[in-house]
Amino acid sequence: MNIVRPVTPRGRYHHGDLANALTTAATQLARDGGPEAVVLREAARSVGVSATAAYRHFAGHGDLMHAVKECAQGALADRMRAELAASPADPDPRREAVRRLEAIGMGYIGFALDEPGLFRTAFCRADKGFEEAAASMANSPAFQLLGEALDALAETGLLPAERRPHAELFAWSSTHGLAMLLLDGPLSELPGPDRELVIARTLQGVLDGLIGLTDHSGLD
Amino acid sequence: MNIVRPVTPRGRYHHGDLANALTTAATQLARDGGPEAVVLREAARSVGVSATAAYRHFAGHGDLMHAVKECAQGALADRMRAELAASPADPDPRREAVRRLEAIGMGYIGFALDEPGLFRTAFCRADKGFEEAAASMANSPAFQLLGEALDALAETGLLPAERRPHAELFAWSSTHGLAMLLLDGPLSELPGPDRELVIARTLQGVLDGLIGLTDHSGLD
DNA sequence: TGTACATCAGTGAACGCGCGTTCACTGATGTAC
DNA sequence: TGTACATCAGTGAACGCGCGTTCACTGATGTAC
Repeated sequence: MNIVRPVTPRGRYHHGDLANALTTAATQLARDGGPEAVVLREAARSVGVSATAAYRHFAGHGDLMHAVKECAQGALADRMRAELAASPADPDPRREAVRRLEAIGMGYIGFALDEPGLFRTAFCRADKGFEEAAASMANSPAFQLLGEALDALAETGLLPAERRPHAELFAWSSTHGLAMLLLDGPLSELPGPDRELVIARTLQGVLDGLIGLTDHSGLD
Repeated sequence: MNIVRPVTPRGRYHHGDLANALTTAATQLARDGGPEAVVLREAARSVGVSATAAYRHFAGHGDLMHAVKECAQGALADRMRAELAASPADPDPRREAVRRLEAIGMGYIGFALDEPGLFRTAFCRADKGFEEAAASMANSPAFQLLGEALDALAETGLLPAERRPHAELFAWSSTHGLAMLLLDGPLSELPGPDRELVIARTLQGVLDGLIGLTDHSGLD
């Protein structure tokens, strides 16, 4: 799994794509053990290269970590998109907007549960310059996906215009918090069925919090 | 600040209350630098005792960490209770239930913002046996405070009985997620006023998610 | 087309760090007689 | 009340660990002439 190629194609001294190989290896470490497991020397080892070689491609550990974090954030966004594509679009615009929001939320939670190591890494504070990164998360693909879904919801009128501002933050907070509590908090040992229920209940609460009422005429 | 006493009262060899002194010192480390800053040797140093002495009172670093974590969780609950006591009770039961819920949420968020190191420590996974601890968080004072507030809300009828189950998890998830995003996420660099707004908007969303509608006759 | 040479991308040995933890110990305390 | 002695609560030196990082280096590559 960690071995990228047994023998590199071009002469085995120059790797050819070491930056990517290291990022991939380090991301695998994060997948298996979370952000703390991302160790520069270990990544180099698993690629079959000296630790020093990494310094040709990364400024240091923090820089490698940053690359891994971006990978993890990308994987999260991929999962959300996949979940979005997994169910067919609904012809009714309102139901479609709701479906999108639910799919996005389920993708987020699903990723956290299936890839806890990567999920934690995506939100860790161990990388170089994580403060600017945190601020720029508002421009991340995952966040934009959410913004678009909320726009769609607003267009149908389900989300009143005056509640549109900051709506992504409420939706994100709730979903993110649920993921955290499922991973590290009191929900971590919940049996499967209960877990499903809690997730459904919470995502329903998010939707209610957005649109204001539980029952909407013609919905469901 | 870290120096507990220049000379201990009882002969300077036997400390007398070393376990507490170490916990206090270690908690101060957590306050200043988060869970990563909790270093057994440093705590011993700041108490003025050899690192080895700690092993008379704690099984090891993980055990000390655990004590610190309990302190941090206690401080969070204290803050929530303080916020609860800061505004007067409302004679109207429905408004009172809402006030309690808001105070609890504000206390939670306020603690996260004022004591980020302790807040992170309260939810870190670095202590000994954190898995059982995570599960038992459902019995923590903070969680019970929330449960009581939701019971009160349910009694007034504002929270329909069929939505009472798992309601604390939705409320907690949302508030917790907001705190996380404020500390480490895209909201970390938000200017003060915007921050207030986002917080208000999100807590309002939580309430709406719980009770289903925005406007309730006679409320406000 | 061949060759000189700058540059690029690796190597391996070594360092310092600060931690958690163990060890054999010693000074202080308090209890049995 | 005094004393012997078990126990308790500290000490200081030392270890091993594995990391990130630096250093002086060398083998491979590709370009100018």
